[in-house]
Amino acid sequence: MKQALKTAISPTREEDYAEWYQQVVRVADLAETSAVRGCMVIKPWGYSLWENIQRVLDGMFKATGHQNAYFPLFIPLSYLQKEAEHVEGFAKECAVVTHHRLEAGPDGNLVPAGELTEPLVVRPTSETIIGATFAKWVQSYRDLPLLINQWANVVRWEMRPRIFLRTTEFLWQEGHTVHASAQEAQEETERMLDVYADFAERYMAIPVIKGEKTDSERFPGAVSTYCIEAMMQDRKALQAGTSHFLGQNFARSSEITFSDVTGKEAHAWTTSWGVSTRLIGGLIMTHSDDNGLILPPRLAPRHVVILPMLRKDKNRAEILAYCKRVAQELRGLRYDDQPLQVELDTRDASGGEKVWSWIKKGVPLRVEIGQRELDNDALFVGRRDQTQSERSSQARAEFVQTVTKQLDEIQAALLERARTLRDQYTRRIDSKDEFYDFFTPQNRDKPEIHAGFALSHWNGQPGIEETIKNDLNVTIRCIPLDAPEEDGRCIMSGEPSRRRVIFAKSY
RNA sequence: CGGGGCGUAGCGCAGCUUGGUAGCGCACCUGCCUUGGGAGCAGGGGGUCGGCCGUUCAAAUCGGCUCGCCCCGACCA
Repeated sequence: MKQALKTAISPTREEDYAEWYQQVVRVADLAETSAVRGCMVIKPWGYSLWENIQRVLDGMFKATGHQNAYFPLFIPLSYLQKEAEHVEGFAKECAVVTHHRLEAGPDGNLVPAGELTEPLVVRPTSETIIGATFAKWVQSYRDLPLLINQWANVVRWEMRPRIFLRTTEFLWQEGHTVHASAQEAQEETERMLDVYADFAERYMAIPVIKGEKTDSERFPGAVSTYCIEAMMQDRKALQAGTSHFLGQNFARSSEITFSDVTGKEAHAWTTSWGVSTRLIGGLIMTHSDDNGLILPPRLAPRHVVILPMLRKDKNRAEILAYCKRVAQELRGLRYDDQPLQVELDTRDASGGEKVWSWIKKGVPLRVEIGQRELDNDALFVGRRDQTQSERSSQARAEFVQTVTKQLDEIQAALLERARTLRDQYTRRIDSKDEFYDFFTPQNRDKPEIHAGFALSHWNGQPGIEETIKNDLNVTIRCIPLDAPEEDGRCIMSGEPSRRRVIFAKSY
């Protein structure tokens, strides 16, 4: 008999966090790398997770008055150039289309031909082309606010891809809105940040900190950038979503103007905001353990998997019939306003093999059904947020009655667990020595699990940020919005400060 | 794009130092037997050893170039 593995994933998080992450992606069947550098294939299990994220967010966008539309993949080069800061920020990572045809070359291989008069940039983000379109749509204050979202793919030619976290092509949504006043645009920016934070906590079970970015981390072309920041299990920060107040910058470069109530022509105020497939990376790194993925029930493609434990010589048919009956009963239920998703795993594999495959894929509830359950009209239930030894027998009727409550409990437990971890590794630090000590790796040769978040005072000077980044590879993740003002002194300069900011290593 | 590491079957690896034409475990296929913590037995399929060029009678093995992946940076969602 094969020896039982200690953990399904090897190496463990502690042993090699980066490798563990890739293993989870692979064994959970979420995605794989492709023939194209930096681009991933999202497999059905991973894509259905994305579909659930889309469904929920899309509902939240609609509920806040937004409509979906779709804009071109290609952006004329001249559009991108219109906003100086914007082009500077993205120029280094643009894929550029220069030809529109292939012809056989002298050696028979195809070569690009038909050079374009103006190169097209594959969108890294769509502010410029959407701005040009909005300029035509907006004439009067009566056309405002204009609240649009698009689900799309974008391309950013990153130097260091990491599956889900930083791929060359990624899927996202980008909201783009136009308003008649700065205040309205500012309110929209904050509203959508709230939507993201709400989604992260209530659906992804990821506790996040809402904050504003410093100048050095601001979106190119924005007046101000807001973000939600989460702590991963290696205690690095992950920016999970951003919302930008663009002021009149893009309205000026795209000439989005309107006649106000008095008939006066004015530039509009715009916002943009987005989350991407990076969220899936964040989900993995927040909840998963050394046995694989753990999915929050509200986003899980399957809520319950039923695993028949069959013996050849005994009541196979009866056990299977019982399994089907349970599946049918469960499928009649609803969870979180959606049909409860139930999988009956009838694969011809051993019980252990089936159980572990679903553990690795992160399904919240596993129901094992064999002769004992059939005899007692019961189910043997395992929760993915608990260990295998914590499984328990439950009466069938009781399980059916309480399954949604059990899913809610798992959802809440995951959020609580993540919040506890984050709080445990968040420290208020008031001296430079302690700060440097905090962020200096314990094991210089292999720094994998990091220190966490430091809440410290900062004098607002970019020079200090840069020094800290150069010394420790630590940056200001955000200036928290909810933090109370307090008197303190910058840990580096000793100058007075009114507010703590979050320092951390980040993805 | 800089520094380091690694490319041998789907996954994980050995073989390379000392050249002789490829192996192991898991996975996969068939049969039997099994299925409640990742089963067993028997048989079987699958690799131009990342690619190109060179050295050689002969290259997974030696040399050069190149591509890709991973880690640490810089850049970034």
